Amino acid sequence: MSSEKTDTRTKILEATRKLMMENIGSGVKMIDIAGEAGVSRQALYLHFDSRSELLIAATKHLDEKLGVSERYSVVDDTNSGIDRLDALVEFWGNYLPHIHGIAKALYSSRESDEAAAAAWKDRMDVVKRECRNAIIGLKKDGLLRSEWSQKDATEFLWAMLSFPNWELLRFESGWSVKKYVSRTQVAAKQTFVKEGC
Amino acid sequence: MSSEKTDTRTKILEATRKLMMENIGSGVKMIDIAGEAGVSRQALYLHFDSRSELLIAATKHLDEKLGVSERYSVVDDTNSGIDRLDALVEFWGNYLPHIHGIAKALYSSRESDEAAAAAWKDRMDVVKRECRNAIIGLKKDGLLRSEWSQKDATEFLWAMLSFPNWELLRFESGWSVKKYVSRTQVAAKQTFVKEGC
DNA sequence: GATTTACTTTACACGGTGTCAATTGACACT
DNA sequence: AGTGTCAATTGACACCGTGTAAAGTAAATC
Repeated sequence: MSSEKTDTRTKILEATRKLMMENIGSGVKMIDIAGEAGVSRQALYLHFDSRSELLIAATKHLDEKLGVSERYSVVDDTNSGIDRLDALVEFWGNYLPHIHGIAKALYSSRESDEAAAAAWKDRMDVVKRECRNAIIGLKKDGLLRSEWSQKDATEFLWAMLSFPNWELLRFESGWSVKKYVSRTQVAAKQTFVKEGC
Repeated sequence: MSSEKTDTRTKILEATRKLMMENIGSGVKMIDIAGEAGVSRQALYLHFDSRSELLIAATKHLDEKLGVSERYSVVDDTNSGIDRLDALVEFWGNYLPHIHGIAKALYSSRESDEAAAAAWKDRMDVVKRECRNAIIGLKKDGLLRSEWSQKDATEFLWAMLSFPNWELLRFESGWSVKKYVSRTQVAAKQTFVKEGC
């Protein structure tokens, strides 16, 4: 049982990640991935049933590589609702660039592929849960604005943090990651947090 | 010069609109459109160079049919910045359902097609301009929060009103149009408008 | 030495877009 | 009637990318 984690499957996943990040998800073909991995196109189908299966596997692989759960602890280690909200936005804003390409590919495939749609939904549900936790934190502190129900606030925050929204600000409007984080933090607080007089 | 506006081109555009709205943009093929228009698939290419050309033309055609510019006057007829912001959100929230299918198709094609991307950008620039006007209105009234520059506020508002954002709230979270409008109005005002003590 | 495992090579089916050439039918002009 | 032309039809085909299938090869394992 050697530490041979450079097996073909891993090489394919790495190639997928690399190409997806370089080309920001769009137009990456199976044959390109095979080429990058130094393997035949058919070998891809020995390891993954379909393009979207590969995409999904690559997403998981990337998460593991990045150590998402550890990174996420900064959000869970907060004390107040406001801190949690800030930490969530900061985590998310800094995390998205690392998964941009592969996320975009998954997001696009979603339309035409049920498996991709399900995988995307899974990921987004995780984010939504964290939005809910942040809003619950605010509510516990008595700081959630009276205009917002917990549910509505969760869903609206979730939309604010959505992938297309981030992409729009980041690339159409040319915002830096730092700017995205700080502006979104400000907006989220202004929207959801009660204002002291 | 009879009022024969039921020429083939128009029939094709109408068929496109109908199918796109029914199937919410995805999976509508050229052959389906041809069938719906009662015309051969090849006839489509006599009138439009490509699928995305057809999409773009259908978008314009739909705008004319809906009389967008007239409908929009309600926004321009406002006096205060806040009213303008509210009116913009309301207009947009009620307008999007009418163009949902065709907008989605255009939005999706955007990834792989330059012409579609340009057409989409055109439309979005119009929205952005209106966001800018609303923010300028606020600023003139001295009500734009000091945390926001005019540019940043414009871009963030634009993102709040983006198509994917609307789609997310409307269909993933199941919000009604009315709810989308009222919640977005609230959020936009809380985010951008100075709060009286 | 035989079998198994992982991968390669070649070939092909399928679906959807876009192209091309030959044909038809209706209308207009003289 | 004859000619031209315009709009649309028919049928065939090329191109691309995904996914399938079958036969072959080379190294590892028993």
